[in-house]
Amino acid sequence: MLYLKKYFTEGLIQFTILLSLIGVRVDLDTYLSNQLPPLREIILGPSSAYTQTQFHNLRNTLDGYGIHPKSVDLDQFFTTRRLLNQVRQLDRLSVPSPELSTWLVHCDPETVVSAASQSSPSITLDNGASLEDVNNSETPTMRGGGGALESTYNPSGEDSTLGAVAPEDSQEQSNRDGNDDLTKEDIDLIDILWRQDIDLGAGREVFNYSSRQKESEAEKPSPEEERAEAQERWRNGVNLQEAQPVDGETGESIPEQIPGLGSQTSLSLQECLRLLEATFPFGEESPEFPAPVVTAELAVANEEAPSTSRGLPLPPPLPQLDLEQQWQDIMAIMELQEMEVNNTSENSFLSTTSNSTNTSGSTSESGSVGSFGLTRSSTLIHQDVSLHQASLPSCSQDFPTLFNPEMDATSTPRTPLLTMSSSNSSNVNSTFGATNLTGLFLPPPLNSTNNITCTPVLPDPFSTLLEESMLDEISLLDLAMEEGFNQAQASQLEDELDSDSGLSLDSSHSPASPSSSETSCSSAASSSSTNFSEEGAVGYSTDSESAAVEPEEGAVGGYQPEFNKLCRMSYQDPSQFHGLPQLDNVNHNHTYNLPLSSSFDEHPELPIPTGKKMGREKQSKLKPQQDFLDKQSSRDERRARAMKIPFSNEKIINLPVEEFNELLSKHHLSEAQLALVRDIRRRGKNKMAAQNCRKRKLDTIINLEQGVHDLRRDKARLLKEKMEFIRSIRQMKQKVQSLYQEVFTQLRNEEGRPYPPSEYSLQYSADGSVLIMPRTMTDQQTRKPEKKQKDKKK
DNA sequence: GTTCGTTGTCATAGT
DNA sequence: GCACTATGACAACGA
Repeated sequence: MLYLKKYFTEGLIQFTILLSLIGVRVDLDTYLSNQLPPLREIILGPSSAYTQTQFHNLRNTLDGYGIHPKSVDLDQFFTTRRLLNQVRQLDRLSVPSPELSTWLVHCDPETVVSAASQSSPSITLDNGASLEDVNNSETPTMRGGGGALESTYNPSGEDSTLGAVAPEDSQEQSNRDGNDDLTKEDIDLIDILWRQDIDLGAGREVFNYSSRQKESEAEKPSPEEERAEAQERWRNGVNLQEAQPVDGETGESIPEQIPGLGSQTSLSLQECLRLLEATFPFGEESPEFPAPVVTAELAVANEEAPSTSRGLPLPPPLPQLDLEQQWQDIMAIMELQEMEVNNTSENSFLSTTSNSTNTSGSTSESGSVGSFGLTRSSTLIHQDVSLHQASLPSCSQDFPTLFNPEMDATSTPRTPLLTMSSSNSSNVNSTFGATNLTGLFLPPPLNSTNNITCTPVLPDPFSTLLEESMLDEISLLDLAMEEGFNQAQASQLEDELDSDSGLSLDSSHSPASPSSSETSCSSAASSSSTNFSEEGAVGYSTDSESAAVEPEEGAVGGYQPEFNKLCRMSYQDPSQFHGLPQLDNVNHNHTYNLPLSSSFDEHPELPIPTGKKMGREKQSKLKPQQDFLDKQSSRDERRARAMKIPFSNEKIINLPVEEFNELLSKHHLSEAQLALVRDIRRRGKNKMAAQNCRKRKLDTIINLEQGVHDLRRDKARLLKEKMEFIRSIRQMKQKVQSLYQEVFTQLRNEEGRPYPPSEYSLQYSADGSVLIMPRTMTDQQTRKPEKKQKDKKK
């Protein structure tokens, strides 16, 4: 299989290069990425979408957040995941530019553009013309080139299954652009390639893009009918033998449609490369071609994928997957923190992508995908995006320029991301595999300015804590630098900062509980479904049987356990609780909330069927059910059931007093039953009260923590302002001193000589005038106040 | 078996 | 005085 893959890969590439060189227009890259995912997979390896481990990893990292499947946070969650995929796509830098240029080497018989003029757009693209230029260009060649760039650079259309929707619009557009010019030979050639794909064992089930293909077919007019028929044949897998002669050994179809190409296909790839390099001098240090990247990636291709590419600039799959894996790990770590920032980052992100994409106004993914080949070499738009996202946890330490917005704005057009990809891709395994990438993104603790620039994008609570700590550290450092603050004072201040609060912020989050959400949600649920919430109670229907009360009576048990769970999950404010692992175990849902079989609770007055009416089998079946009911019921429920109380506990607890008394008067109950009913009501109300009390207690604690946190931030801010003032005062003193020296040196006595500084000095009078006085007089003047002060002290 | 968090319950004070 | 709420304390329960 490996041999077949190698054979097919090289053959396909040679075939395409030769077709391009002889003038047959085959935008194979579009097929490679859009029409034929299997081809791309055969060449580049299985995509992450079809890789089980990737899938599980994705599920683990993303779903590990614990979002309930019914939670309304899913919208935000999927938005996050889509944005994450956008960011992840930015790391796929390993597609080399020579490959792009290779697909562009063809003569367009329709546009009648010279080879130079054809290559120039690609060069311009590769060189990184502004995105606006590219976007505004509407020439077919340019659009086709853009499609080639998109599809070639992005070997992972699998992201569409990972949540990031592939830029189908732009791709289809590019496909149409590329396919409209296809001749019958080209179509047959593609058909051959498809059959080869099938023959090579790529199962049709892994393709599964027929729907997209059908869509594209539906959009395409009749000229594509023939190719559609070929595709249909390919899908149905029939008439393969009839359509093409098959190699007896390998089962591959023999492309007889292109006579004379059989000998050319034996042309070595090195020769093709040489030919391409003669056309486009990659190796030269030209501003138009990113030579270091090309060489690096070629080296990578030679080192790590010799069997498949042999110097052809195919991206090495394994490092890429590693890099992607690392990205996913990082993103998993960032996941919680990112949920909050999404609202802001998404806007900026989408705005940037919408500005930077030409054909993907609706799909932001295509922006990050499609224009990446442009971004990598020129603009920083997507780099900003990646920086914005990637710098969420912190700034990079090992790559200070990589995720540094300041450096980002002032760095050279060669993006650091690309530099990382090119220069480190050769040893990407050793670099990213052995080390924890998360450490790369953790900031150095005292990396003052850069960290400050990064902190605004950090989400709470991490950002605030980090900001605060950095403020403290900065303040202490500045303190130590300032005059009047020695190291001891700085340490003293540090102690103050550390000990000013009896509460530890880190530990103070632990008692946080969504009980408020619990109560509020249950309140909402009850108020929407019950008449009793108007009573003033929170409507927290207490017991499990609340899930099944008489519907005609208002369904006191609007507090359904499932809804309760949903409420809990959805109400959790990520900005407040996310990123706090201490809260993971807060959402306990104990058994009193579990659902109960509604048959009895809806009609508790119905007597439990006795053994006389039921067979032994039914009894044996019912017994575990009753045991289960008993286990799930509260004690009061069991008591009420035992005492045959003819109404539900919810009514007992939540009915207003008047209605409750009326209910009691309707039913003639014994004293024991009345006592039990009143106890149930008392306990139920007390239970709600206890829950409310605990909720308030937690809210109070949280508010206090927040207050402490705010106070500490204010203190740090004030301290920082103080040191800034001290610094400015010192600077003013220095200025005054320098001015003093300047003025003093320019003063001359009657003889035209300068005053000796040891004997004279300048004195400032109260009216603003400056006098030069002998130091003896000034000393006497200064001694007099001292004496006066001493006298006052005495 | 112990620890810890959650929940229910009781007693009591306050409204 | 009654109904209700608030809260501390305790026990049961489950992870």
